[in-house]
Amino acid sequence: MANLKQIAAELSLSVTTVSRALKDGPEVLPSTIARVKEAAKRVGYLPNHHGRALKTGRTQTLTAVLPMETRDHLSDLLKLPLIEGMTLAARQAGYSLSIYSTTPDDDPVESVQRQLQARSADGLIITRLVSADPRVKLLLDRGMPFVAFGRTDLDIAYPYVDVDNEQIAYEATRRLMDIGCRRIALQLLVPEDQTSAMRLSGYGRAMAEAGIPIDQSLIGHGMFTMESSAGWFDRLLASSDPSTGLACANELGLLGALHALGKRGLTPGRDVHIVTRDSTRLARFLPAKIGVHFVDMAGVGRKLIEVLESRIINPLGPVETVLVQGRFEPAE
Amino acid sequence: MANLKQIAAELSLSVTTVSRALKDGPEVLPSTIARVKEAAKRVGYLPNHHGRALKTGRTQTLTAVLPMETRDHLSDLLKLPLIEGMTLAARQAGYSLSIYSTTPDDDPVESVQRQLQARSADGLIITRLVSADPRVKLLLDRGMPFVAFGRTDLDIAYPYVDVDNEQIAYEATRRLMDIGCRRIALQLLVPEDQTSAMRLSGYGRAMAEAGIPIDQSLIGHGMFTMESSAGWFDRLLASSDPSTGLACANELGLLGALHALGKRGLTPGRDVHIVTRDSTRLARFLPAKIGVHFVDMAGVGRKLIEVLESRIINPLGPVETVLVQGRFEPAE
DNA sequence: GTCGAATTCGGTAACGTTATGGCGGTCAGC
DNA sequence: GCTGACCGCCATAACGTTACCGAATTCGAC
Repeated sequence: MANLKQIAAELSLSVTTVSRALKDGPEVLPSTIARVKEAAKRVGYLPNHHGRALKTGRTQTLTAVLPMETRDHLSDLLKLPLIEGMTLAARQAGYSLSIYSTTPDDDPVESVQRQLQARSADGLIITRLVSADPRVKLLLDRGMPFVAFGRTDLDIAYPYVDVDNEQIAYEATRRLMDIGCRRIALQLLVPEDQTSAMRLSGYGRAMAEAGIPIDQSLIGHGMFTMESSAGWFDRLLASSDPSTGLACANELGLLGALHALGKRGLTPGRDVHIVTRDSTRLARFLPAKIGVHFVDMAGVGRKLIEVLESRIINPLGPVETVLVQGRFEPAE
Repeated sequence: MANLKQIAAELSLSVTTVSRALKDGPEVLPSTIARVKEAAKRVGYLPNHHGRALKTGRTQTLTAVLPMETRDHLSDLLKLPLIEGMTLAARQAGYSLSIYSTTPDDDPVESVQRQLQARSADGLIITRLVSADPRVKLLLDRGMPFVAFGRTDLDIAYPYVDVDNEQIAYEATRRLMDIGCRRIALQLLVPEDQTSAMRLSGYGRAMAEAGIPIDQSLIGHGMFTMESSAGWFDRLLASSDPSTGLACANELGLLGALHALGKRGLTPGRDVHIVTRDSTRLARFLPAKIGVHFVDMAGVGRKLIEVLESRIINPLGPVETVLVQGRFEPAE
């Protein structure tokens, strides 16, 4: 309801002066600024978002392109603290966060293109990067400020925030070795995902340091559902030389593994040692001894907004990249 | 980049005609419409959101005001499928969904007031209603289209979508009775929450039907963290006359109860029968026999958008209210 | 006393869109 | 052949904001 024109009329000022006064323009008398601000507060003035956006070209909104699992909501557990972190940080920075959900049917590149054409956001957050992700080049070419959650293997500098999956997998493997495990199983997610490559690399590094040859049968791919994790680990336990240590990909993989253990009457922390990634504290809530790499996803969300904001403010500035570490919390 | 003016210049038409042609205006020659649409497609035209919003007053965005738990992300598990359902349904209806996160420090009424003044959304989704929620009256008075997730005890008609917690608690209690339980424990969340009142009512109805007097010591309040749930249930199990059946409030309460059981070496489904609400399928992933009331939160999210949309289209139409049922899935 | 600079404000135009009134031209009806 | 209706299109204005240029006043400096 309330707009600049009303305030201007009430104070017998021009719309221009009111506009300037509200942003502490140096060309306005301090006493006038005070009068304008008082009147604005009294009538409950809030700037019209669209008028400003139309004029300045800036919208004060950020859009996060998030793939949604329509089948299995549990697999995206870590997305909730991520959303929380992003929304709160965005609000604090004066932006509103819009969530653009994509289904598995949606083409990721087309989704980004739509956002580009609609130009309704000042910046974009893209997630789940794949190898040689075409979206990175597209956004760089168009000059659209963005930040990626995750990395890709392109020879271009671009801003990203990622979890140091290599180091986490390395530490998890080392941890299991320290307890005495030698046959250590590793869960990986989608093969083409960069995350899995990183985890495999960290696992390999630890194994090489200990001089243990890698047994491909101990490495499980596609562990992104409870069922696949349970089935895979059950087969592993049934083999002639089962594993004594397991590094889980996430909470879901952990639940599957526990399921397989329970079926055979085995106890985690005694028969098999388990280390997992956890962002929701789910592992801590389970009645089982499990080592946890806690990854602060809300912090990742805040970092994403922070990097994106500095990108918007200074598009030609240095490209920021952030690598978030996990914090290990032993089983007991 | 591309706007109406460019298309108009290219085709030697007026901006008005181009605008009308793109929405199949009856005053435009069909052949002209075809020419305009072809040109629009060729240059990749997408209407400028803010220009349109400024002119029409409609923004094509919906805002969901969501409280975020900054301490304990797991307690909000069910919010993820809710967000998924809302974002996808909003996108399909031609709206974009903006998420306005509030912290426990934020005043809920002030948050809504801000949204009202900013008038950057065509409709609002409010959640976690309290008794005599002042936001309902505020939004009705201001004529802002909205829909509530949850109910309040006001004598005003307003659009809402809610889970039938009364019926779910009733069925859960009945179910436990059918198995043979008589001392049935009930978990409740925040006392002032309408959800808890409903659950208590359903529980009481089932107990009354069976002629079992209600033992207040079996009713646990404030079960919104794993720790409180575990502590409460542990004390219950330690009492001289422990409960043999438990109706959990949600996934988190379930995890706490399982924790307490595990500590005492008791087995769910044998020593104590458990029924819980579940929207994430977490209970199904646990290696324990647990009866589940599945509540389709993604469906709730879609319904919310649906109701809100019809509210926006026809603000004076009948007030829609939706009560979503749970689907019971027995332990085995 | 004059001039230039600084200070403080106002008017105008523009961002991209749509609503509105109007303007030629065609065509049927009498 | 004239009137009126209608068709297809255009020009203008407006939504609320800000950028830009200009205007009026004051003040110090020479």
